[in-house]
Amino acid sequence: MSPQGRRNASRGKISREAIVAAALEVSDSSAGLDAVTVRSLATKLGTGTMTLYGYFRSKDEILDAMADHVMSGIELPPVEDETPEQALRAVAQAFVTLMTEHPSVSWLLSSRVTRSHASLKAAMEDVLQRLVNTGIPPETAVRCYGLLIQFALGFAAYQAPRQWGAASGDDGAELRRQQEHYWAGLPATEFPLVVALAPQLVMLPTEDQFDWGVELLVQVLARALEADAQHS
Amino acid sequence: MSPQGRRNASRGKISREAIVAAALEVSDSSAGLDAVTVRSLATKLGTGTMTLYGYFRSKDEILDAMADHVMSGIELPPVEDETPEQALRAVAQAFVTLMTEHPSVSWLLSSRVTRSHASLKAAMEDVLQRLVNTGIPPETAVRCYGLLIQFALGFAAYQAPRQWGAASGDDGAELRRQQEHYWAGLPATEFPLVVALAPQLVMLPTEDQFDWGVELLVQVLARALEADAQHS
DNA sequence: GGTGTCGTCGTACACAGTACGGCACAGGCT
DNA sequence: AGCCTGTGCCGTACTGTGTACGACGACACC
Repeated sequence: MSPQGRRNASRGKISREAIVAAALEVSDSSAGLDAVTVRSLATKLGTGTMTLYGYFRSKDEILDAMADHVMSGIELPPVEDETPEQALRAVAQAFVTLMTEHPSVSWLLSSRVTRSHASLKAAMEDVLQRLVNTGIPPETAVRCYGLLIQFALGFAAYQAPRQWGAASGDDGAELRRQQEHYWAGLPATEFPLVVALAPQLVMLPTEDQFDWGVELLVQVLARALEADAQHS
Repeated sequence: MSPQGRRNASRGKISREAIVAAALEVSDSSAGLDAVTVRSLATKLGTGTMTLYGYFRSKDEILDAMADHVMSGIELPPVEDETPEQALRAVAQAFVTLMTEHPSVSWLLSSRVTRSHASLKAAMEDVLQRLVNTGIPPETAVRCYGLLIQFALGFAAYQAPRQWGAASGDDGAELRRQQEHYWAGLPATEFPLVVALAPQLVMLPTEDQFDWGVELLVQVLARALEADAQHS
């Protein structure tokens, strides 16, 4: 029988959930995803290494479970009578919140196709439903869904690495300062724009920029929807 | 002295460029980035493992060099008298071309801040120049630059994993078919939208979808630019 | 010929994921 | 009671990774 079928915790305090929680705790710390090691998880849980393989078939399955857990945690506050714009904004915000809360996990989200029913329902079905409920035609809703996920993914991918390596609490400010200094110090004859725009460039992976992009997307999607509505 | 300072190729046929080329060749094959191993590169080049450390301080430096090489290869066909829309389109296309040509390397591009002058010039300075040349205000050009890079990054991140694991030449079509089948087979009561929209969902990470997104972005950026122009 | 210096690489070590098999202990049987 | 079998636990060990150390050989110069 598959490992999942075992009665969980006959007497032990460890479980699938505990393992995933430990893994998320490690990866969300400054150490990052690389620190998620079968051995490190085992010691963190106070068990032997191979014990974990009683709950997961491989480390990859643990990573899958992490992605699933994070995905399932997506939160869309329920409302009624939303306009398409409001729904799009809410969905975009939900995605990016997800990814900034677990920065290192965003790699996983993109590289793993969602498999569990829980995360599938939360991250696809419910989100699509939310969009369709506002009157967006289903086919268009799918496109919007893809666009927003892609946008959030890109944001996470662009932002996350610039946070790593900074002491926690830094919020990446120190790293940004160093980066700005580096850019500003380039030869101005060869890099006139980079030198001049260094302050703006380092601000790219911030939430302000993200909001700016979301607003743009929402506007343009809304406009596309109106255009579609004319045709039908 | 640093390894880079050595006269390259006193008599050996191997060089920094050869190593990077081999690494790209491996990672672009179906094996993916995981197959880029110090040992695999060494055997591919017909040398000993440690020879590579005469050219790079660490494997990480090799990955940096790969990212730099790919970034430097960005191609923006020179034109004059472009409209902002045309420039934005060209830049977006250039970015995504880059990432689809080296799908697995797109991970690297996001996680590594550009360091070499060559890639900095090609991927930042020149791109920004291109945008500014069309009359876009520099600060806005930076925002557009970030948005486009982020968008391309998200596209690559969303598309790439769905190509891995497929035999080369498949172009991911077989994988897509399987995914569609899986989605379509879900319980329709719980996943009505996913089941109904399975065909559209699997088409999300395609270039058509990307073009759709680019057009949307370009239009809205252009409109935002016009609005800005009114104010000044 | 001696004596660097420099590119090459064989060996070895720490750490990764994980296969194998033994351990302890539960519960149901006789 | 005594046993037996299933089931979680995990010590050990194997393969594969990145890389430090130091030996080896080829050339340049005195």
